[in-house]
Amino acid sequence: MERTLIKDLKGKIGQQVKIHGWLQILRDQKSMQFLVLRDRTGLVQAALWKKGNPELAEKVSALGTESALTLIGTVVENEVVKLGGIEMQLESLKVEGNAEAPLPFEPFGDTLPDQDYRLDWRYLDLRRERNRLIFEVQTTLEAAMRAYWVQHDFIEMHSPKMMGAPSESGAELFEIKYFERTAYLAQSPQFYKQMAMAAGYENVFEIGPVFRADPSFTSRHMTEFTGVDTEISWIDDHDDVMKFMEKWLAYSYQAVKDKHYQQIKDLLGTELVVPAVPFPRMTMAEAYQILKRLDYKLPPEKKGDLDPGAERALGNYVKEKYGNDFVFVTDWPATVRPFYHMRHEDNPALTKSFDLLGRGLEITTGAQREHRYEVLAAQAIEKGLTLPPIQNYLNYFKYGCPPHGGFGLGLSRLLMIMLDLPNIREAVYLFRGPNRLEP
RNA sequence: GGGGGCGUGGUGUAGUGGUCAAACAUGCGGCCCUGUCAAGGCCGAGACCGCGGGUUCAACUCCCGUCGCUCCCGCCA
Repeated sequence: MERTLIKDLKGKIGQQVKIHGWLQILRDQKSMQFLVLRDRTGLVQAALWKKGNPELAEKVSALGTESALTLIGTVVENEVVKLGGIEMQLESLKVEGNAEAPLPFEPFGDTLPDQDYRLDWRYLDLRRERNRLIFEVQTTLEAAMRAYWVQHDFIEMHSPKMMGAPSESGAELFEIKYFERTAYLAQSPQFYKQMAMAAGYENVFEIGPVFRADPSFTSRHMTEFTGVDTEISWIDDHDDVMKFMEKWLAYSYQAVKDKHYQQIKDLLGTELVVPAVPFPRMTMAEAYQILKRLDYKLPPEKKGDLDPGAERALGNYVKEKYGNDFVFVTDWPATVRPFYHMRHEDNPALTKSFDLLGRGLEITTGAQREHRYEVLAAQAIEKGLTLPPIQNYLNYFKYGCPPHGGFGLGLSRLLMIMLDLPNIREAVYLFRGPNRLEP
C-alpha cells in the first residue's frame, strides 16, 4: 500500500490508508485508545476500540511518545473529532522505533527545555514543526538565490576549504594537520572568488562553509557557518554591487513569502515583509550624524567603526523613517577595512565599501576590490602585511583583472533576521561554537 | 580575551540562613473512566539542591575557588 500524507487524508474518506509518522500523544482509556500521529504535513487522530482488537490494543499500550510508527486504518468523517473532523480507525500498527522522548514536545512549547539541552538532543528538537519550517525556508531561500544568479549568468564556484598559507589577517584561522605540513581552514572564499574575476568568469557565486577561530560567545556568532558569496566584474563602483544585491535579496524574500508566508506567521509569529528596493543608503559620515542626533554614545576608540548598539540604533531609525528592515552603510574608513577594499579617488581615507544591516544586525560586508597590482600591494604593506604570503593572490592582478566587487553574507544571520529568531543557534542545522563540536 | 547572570527530581521552575530528610507544573509508572481531544480523577517512583573548601549553633540559601551554561562587549557574517 502506498503512503498517504496526513494532509491528504481528507480526500480519502472511507478508504483504507497507510500513514507514517511520530506518536505525539497517546490517550489510553479503559475501552478506547486515541493516538495522535504527526507527520511533516500535520496531525491526525487514530482511534481503536480495545475489545475489537485486544492484541493490537496491547501493542498500542506499550508505545512511548515520539515513537516512529506506521499505521494502517480506514479514514472516517467524525464531527466530534476536534482535529480536523476526521479520524482513522486503527487496523494495524508497525512500530518502527519505540521511544521515550527526553524532551517535551509541542504543544508544550511554554515549558521548552533550555537551549543547551535542546542542542544536545538536536535531532529530537528538530522534529518540532517550527524548526522544520526554518529549514524549509532556508531551502526555498537558497533555491531562489541560485535561481536569480543563474538567470543573470553567474557561475557557481566551489572553492577549496583547505589553504596552504594564512591569508588576510590569519589570526582567526583554524590550523589542521596536512600530512607533513600545516594547513588552514578557509575563513572566506574571498581570494578564490577574486581569482575567478582574473579568470574572466565575470560573475560568480558560492554557498559554502566558512571557518572562524574566534572565541565569540554571542547569540550571533559561530565558528563554522555557511557563507553566501558573490563577486561581479566590470563594475563602476560599489554601488553596482549594492544594486545587484538588493534586487537579489528582494527576489529571494519574495520567493520565501510566496511559499511560506502563512506558516511563518502561524508557527513563528513573524510577518514576513519583502523589503522595498532600493534599500536606504547612508555613508558612515551620515550614520555618525544620525547617531549623534539619536544621542547614541559610541565609544571614542571605535573611530569610524560601528558597534552592535549603534547598528541596532541605525536599524531602528531606518525602520521608523523608511519602513525598511535593511540599510546600506557605505564609505567606511580605510582604517577599519581590509587592504583589498578600493579607496575613493578623491578621498583615500575612505573605502568604496558597504555593510548591509538587517534589522540592525550586520549580515553582509561588501566592497569594490582594488584590482590594480601596484596599488593593492601598497595597501597591503600599509596595513602591515608582508607580501610573500599573499604573493599568489597578488599575482591574480598582474595579467589584466577587470574592476570588480562583491559581498559575503551569513546565511544563518539572514535567516535569523528574516524569521526574527532570537538566536543563531535556532537558524542553523547544527551549531558549532568554541565549546560545541557535538552532535 | 573582558564583564554580567544562572546552575534544585527526566524537563521547566519555586524556595535566598533554621518551619526544606525540599514545593509546584509537566513528563514517567499504576489504577479508575465506552469518544478522548492541552482529557479528567486517584495513587506512586524520581533531586542529598553542579563540584570543593570556608563562615555559622545551623547553608539549597552567605563567602572563596572551580567547572558548566548563558548573555553582553571585543571580533566579525
